[in-house]
Parts: sequence; C-alpha cells; structure tokens
Amino acid sequence: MQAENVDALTINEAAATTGWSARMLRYIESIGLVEPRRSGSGYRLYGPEELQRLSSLRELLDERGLDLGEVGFALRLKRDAPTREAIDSWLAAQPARPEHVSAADWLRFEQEKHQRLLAAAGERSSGSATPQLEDRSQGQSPTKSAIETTETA
Amino acid sequence: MQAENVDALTINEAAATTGWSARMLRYIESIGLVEPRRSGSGYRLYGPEELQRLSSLRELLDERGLDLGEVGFALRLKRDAPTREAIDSWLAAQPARPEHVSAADWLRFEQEKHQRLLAAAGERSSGSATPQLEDRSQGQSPTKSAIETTETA
DNA sequence: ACAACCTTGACACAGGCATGGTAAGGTCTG
DNA sequence: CAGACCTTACCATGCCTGTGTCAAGGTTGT
Repeated sequence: MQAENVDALTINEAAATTGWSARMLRYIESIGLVEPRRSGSGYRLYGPEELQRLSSLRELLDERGLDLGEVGFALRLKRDAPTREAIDSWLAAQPARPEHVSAADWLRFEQEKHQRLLAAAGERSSGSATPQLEDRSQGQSPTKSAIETTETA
Repeated sequence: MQAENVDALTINEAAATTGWSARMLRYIESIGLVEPRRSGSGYRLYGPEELQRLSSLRELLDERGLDLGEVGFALRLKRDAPTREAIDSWLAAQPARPEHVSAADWLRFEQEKHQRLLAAAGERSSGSATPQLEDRSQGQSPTKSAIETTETA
C-alpha cells in the first residue's frame, strides 16, 4: 500500500518540517495534543492539519512561553464545560472587584457569602485557632475603612 | 495597631478556615493566585474575598482535579488577550474539522485566519476594552469562555 | 516578659514534565 | 535481500511543583 499516505508525512519528515523531534512528536501525541492517523502497518501519517497544528503549537511554546501541559489544559477545558464554568466563576472573583462599589459594601456582601462557608467549614477548630486578631474594634478610623487597597476615590 | 486587621484573618486562621496549610498559602501567594494585603508589620491579612477565593480554589483542585499551575494559567489567560487568541486559534483547528472539506483547502483557510490573527496581535496594545471573561455586558453568546471563543468567526 | 504568633529563607523529597537515547523488532523500497 | 525507515518500551536526566520542616528573628497581647 503506497497510496494511503498521499498528502501525509511520516514521523521523521513531519519532524523535519515542524521543528520537533520525532521523539517529541510521539510524546505530543501521547498527551493528546495531536493525533495523526495511522497507515495500515501502524506508521503515523501527518497530514496538513497536523502539520499546521504542530507548527502553531511550536509558536505557542516558543513565542508565548506556554508549555504543553497548558495547551493540553486549554484543550481539555474546551471539551469540559462544567470545569470551564467552575474556572470562569473562580476567575470572575479574581482580580477586579468593581471599582465603583464601596469597599465596605462589597466586603459586607462577600462576607455574608463567606459566612456560610465558615459555618459549613465547621468550628471544630474554634478552640485551637486562638483567633486573637478578630474584629474587636469597630471604631471608625478617620482615614478610611479597614481596606485601603481600594482607593474608592 | 489593632484596627487595621478588622475583618481579616492571619495566615494560620486563614489556613484553618480554608483547609490549606500556612505553607501552601504562602506558596499560592508566591505563584500569584491570591494576594492578601499586609499589615503594617508585614503580616498577611486574609479578607473575605481571599478566603472565598481560597475555598473555591480548593474545590477546583479537589473536585475538578486541576492543579495550581492550571488555575494560574487560566488566570494569566484572562489577562493576556494576545495569548488567549493564539490559544483560541490553535484550538479552533483542533477537534472538529468538517469532514467534507479537503484538508488542503482547510489548511489554506486556517493559514489565512492565522495571518489575520498575527496582524491583529501586532497592532493591538492600543485596544480599549480588552474583552474579559465575565465581561458579558451585552452577551449574545451564552457561555463564552476564554477557550471557547473560536467558532469560525 | 513571655508565649504565641508572624516573617523570610533554606534544605528535602516525591512525583511529573520534556527530552534524549537505546534496544528488539516490523515495513518498505531499490 | 539489505538498508533505511517505522513501532513500542524502557532508562536516564534536569528542572519544576507541591509540600513539610526547621531556623533565626520581628510583633503582639496579656
């Protein structure tokens, strides 16, 4: 059979044209990033799409500083909607507390949310933790609220 | 000074309520996933938002099987639009090429698309509202996340 | 003043990632 | 058929991650 590999390269040819080593091409396949089809006798056959993918994969790593695991993660994420949403929701809470919300209000809101967490987390540790840095003072310091990270300006 | 830490826990208290060890809280901070503010004397102060974030971070790892690097990657992705687009474009080529399109044609199309992306990425940096993940202000597509974007625009 | 807390820094260690190499054995082609 | 190519499987290496622990030294509340 010599016609099955039209438009496809074997592993060393693919390596030569994409800049990966044959070893790495096998590795990349093993982690699910590229899946070349196989010839009848088991040879890997890299078609244009695989070659394209491998080239841009290389750019991703070289120019963007990613690693294979990260790309693989993105790939998995693309397929796994629940995890994707979980991540999105985590990210949503992450860097930007809305600037226009007063820190105090926002904090109160968040605290409420967190209260449940604390309760759920259990107070089995209530005696041991010696919470001596608790909110014992409610005096309004003339400056601003306890959180100065937000300029609230 | 005892008023600066209103509504905030020190590291061991935070550890007790979030299920992480103090050691890990420092590590998590070192990789940029959570940034507690500091007291005047340098103590870490974990407010409700940090506690919330730490708790859901734990869920992400325990229930979703992620690791810190992956979450950190998602976070970086949220902030780095060019890389996000590069990944999106890579993913676009990934799972589903319409079976009826000749690989050669498809490759040509992808290359073209890639060209545009590169061009666009080059002259970005003056762009205004870099679209954030949760930035569904006028959402027209329901669940759009960092890695989902590329349905053949 | 003293215990209990906090800080940074370091050593350690298991496991995973990214690579290369090598060996034993099929496949293809001149 | 022989040589060049492919396959899988294993061993090795260097670096990174996640985690603990210990040390020397500030901070804090009673």
